[in-house]
Amino acid sequence: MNEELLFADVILPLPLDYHFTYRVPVAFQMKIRTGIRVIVQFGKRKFFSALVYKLHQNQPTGDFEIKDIEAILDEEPILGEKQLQLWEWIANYYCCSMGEVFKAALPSGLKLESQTKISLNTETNLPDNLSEKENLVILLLESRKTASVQDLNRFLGQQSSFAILKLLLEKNAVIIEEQLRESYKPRVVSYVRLNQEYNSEEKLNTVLNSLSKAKKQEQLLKIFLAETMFGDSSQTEMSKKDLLELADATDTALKGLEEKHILELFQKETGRIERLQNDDLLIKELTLPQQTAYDDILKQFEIHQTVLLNGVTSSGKTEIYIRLIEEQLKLGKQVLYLVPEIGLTTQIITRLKTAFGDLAGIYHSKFNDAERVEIWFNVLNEATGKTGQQYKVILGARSAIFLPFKDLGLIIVDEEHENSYKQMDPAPRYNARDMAILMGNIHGAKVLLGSATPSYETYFNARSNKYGLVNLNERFLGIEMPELITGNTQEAYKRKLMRSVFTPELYDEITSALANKEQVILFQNRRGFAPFVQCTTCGWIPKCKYCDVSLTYHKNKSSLICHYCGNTTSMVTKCGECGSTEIKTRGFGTEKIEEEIQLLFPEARIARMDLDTTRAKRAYEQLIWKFETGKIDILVGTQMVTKGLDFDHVRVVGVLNADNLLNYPDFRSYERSFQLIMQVSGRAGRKNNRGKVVVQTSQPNHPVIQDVIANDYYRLFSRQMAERKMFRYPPYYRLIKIVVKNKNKDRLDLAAQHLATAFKVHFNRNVLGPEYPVVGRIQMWFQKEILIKIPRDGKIQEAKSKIMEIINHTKSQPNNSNLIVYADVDPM
DNA sequence: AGCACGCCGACT
DNA sequence: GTCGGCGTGCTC
Repeated sequence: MNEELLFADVILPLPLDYHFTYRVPVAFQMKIRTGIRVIVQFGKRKFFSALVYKLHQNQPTGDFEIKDIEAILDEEPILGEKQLQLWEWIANYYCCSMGEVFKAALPSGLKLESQTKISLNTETNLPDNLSEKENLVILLLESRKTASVQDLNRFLGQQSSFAILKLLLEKNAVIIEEQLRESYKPRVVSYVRLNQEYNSEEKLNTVLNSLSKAKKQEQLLKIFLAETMFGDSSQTEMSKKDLLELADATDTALKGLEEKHILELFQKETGRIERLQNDDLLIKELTLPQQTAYDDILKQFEIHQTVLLNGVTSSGKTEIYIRLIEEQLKLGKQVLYLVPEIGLTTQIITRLKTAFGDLAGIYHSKFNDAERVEIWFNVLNEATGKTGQQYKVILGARSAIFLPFKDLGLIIVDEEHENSYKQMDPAPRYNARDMAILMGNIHGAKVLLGSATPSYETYFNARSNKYGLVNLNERFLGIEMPELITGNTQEAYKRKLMRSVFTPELYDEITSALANKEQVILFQNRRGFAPFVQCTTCGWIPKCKYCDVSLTYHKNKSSLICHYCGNTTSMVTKCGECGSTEIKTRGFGTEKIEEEIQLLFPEARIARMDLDTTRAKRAYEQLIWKFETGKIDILVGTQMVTKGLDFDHVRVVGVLNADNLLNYPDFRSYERSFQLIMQVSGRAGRKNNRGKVVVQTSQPNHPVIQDVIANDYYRLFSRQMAERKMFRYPPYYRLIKIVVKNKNKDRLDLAAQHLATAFKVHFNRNVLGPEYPVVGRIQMWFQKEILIKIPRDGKIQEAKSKIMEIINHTKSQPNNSNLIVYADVDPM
């Protein structure tokens, strides 16, 4: 091999479809590997950390200068072959660049872009052979600890300081560090273990006898032994802190034992993520229905890679997952446990930690970066076989699919129907549930999808035997399914029976629940006080300046807020058209309901759970805790109250307005309405008292409402399937949504029309639109959508290339440079 | 995505 | 006369 000639194709964190090739300087040729990060110059002045994608010796041809790789950031690859395989697949399937996947996949601490932090190397003395400029840099760093490349550029008054930086690096005077690794110091904890020499009972007895004079030491050792090998746990070590606490001993006693070489102290790295003790790991016994389902799942896994566990709410799916995870851990495999963003509640985390202790890690986009990088390396090192405490089970939201797993045995996707598995914006617009199934293929792992109300795509696949199907229809501890009734709002209005926003049916249920000291959950899919306000004289409605939506009235802030861009103005007192002061609120949101209940039930303790009340850091947990411990009688909330909370004392659930769910203009609106109402209903029901759900609607005879009342998932499913087949929607067809945005309405209209016309040449009647979405303008950007239905005939790749070709062609047209066009594959 | 380059209007 | 607006093209 000619050592002089080595090139690296790298992935840059940019939405560019092409590869960029850099020369690998001889000095780096031994170190460079696929999957490590390097620093490269891109364009005239920008530096990026890029990922080495492919190494080869083919000199690129073309009229451009091939730049050198500037620096190498990692000694070991930060991900494996399987991750790159996933990235390629995502870029291809979801029509985006590898760079965009790169951006989404790595925690921000691992992608520095030009944010590289430079600081003085404090571990060595300053070399004395520094040039003037180098000394200047040192001076700067001494005065401010860290600087970025841009800081250096500014300070030295030159375009690129990289050459100087390189020299300083070679002289060991500075460290460029991902800010993070530098600031990240592993937490160490002192542990105690028995000296190897005393590994037999006989020897231990001798030792214990010899300690008869040192009472404290004897006591300490006895406790240690009871907690480890002689206790029922198989541990051989325990933390110093725990031991001293348990034995009520001091450092001196332990030191004595250490000096006699009976016990040994050692340091152990530990995660900084909060965790429970390993002492009482708890795997609960499965109930009979759970056990049957568990056995069934194992049986199905023999023939299917993917299995759907269709289990009603409160059937204890989590316990089944835990057993399956345990099984995988015994085989030495890794497990990924995906939950929807909002489902990552303390309840699940605690349960997993009680079952698996330190083996379980949590990965979540809202964790701070140090924690995310810590988990990343933890999973990675486990894969490369380094020592240290390792997570075998990762509980995470959708981005956890990107972690550098090497040997996954099982992927669980809980609440698989949740749309937060789909990333909407920015690219890659991937669905983590679907990617989990793909990962199952890559890793040879089993995939378990769990839901009480599966998405129709999944259920269709299960019915058609593509996935295994396991049903679990019994609720935990024999709790009955709640009884569902409707409250007819239209009739109640007519007969003047409405009590504020409550039908007599719901009002009576709340009254009786409160009388019996039972809890109530009220669900309304709108936050704020009123979705809009209106002038009673001329009908004027205040709208957002930047978006095409009415402004929502928030009473306790006394303001009008746009729920799309957040723009806030104070509440109007005078009509903007006619000057009248007769402004009325219209419709109702959670805030208004909260106020109305307080008036109707002044004794009740009421709380509201929506985006506005859970913004503070631990507000969500606190609300849940207050509700669980009975400090709240009535909880009013949006979607949030429908997710994964297992409350024990809820007797009544009220859906305040099912109409606005049903009337949403989307082919999935019935499926969603059913799911949503079923999810909230699942919150109702306690051990000895059957729960009750009141669904308020103006159309109680609506077929979907009837299916909800009958709790007939399948009836609605099969009717919807017939419709979807007829109108060529998923799961029979694939959808690709083309979104076009521009600040200029006329240009947008023109471009969207052009696009649609071009698409129609290839896909003719399978092209819908262009049309304005529900909100046609957000933050001054007008947008239109085109929907393309693609038959499932295996020619999807061809169709996508055609679509991307048309998009790229349209973008390259004159005057279209600031047009945004993207494809959303499998939109939700 | 950024960012430099280049070509036309209202300003110290 | 120039500053700065956006529209266009390029990045190994």
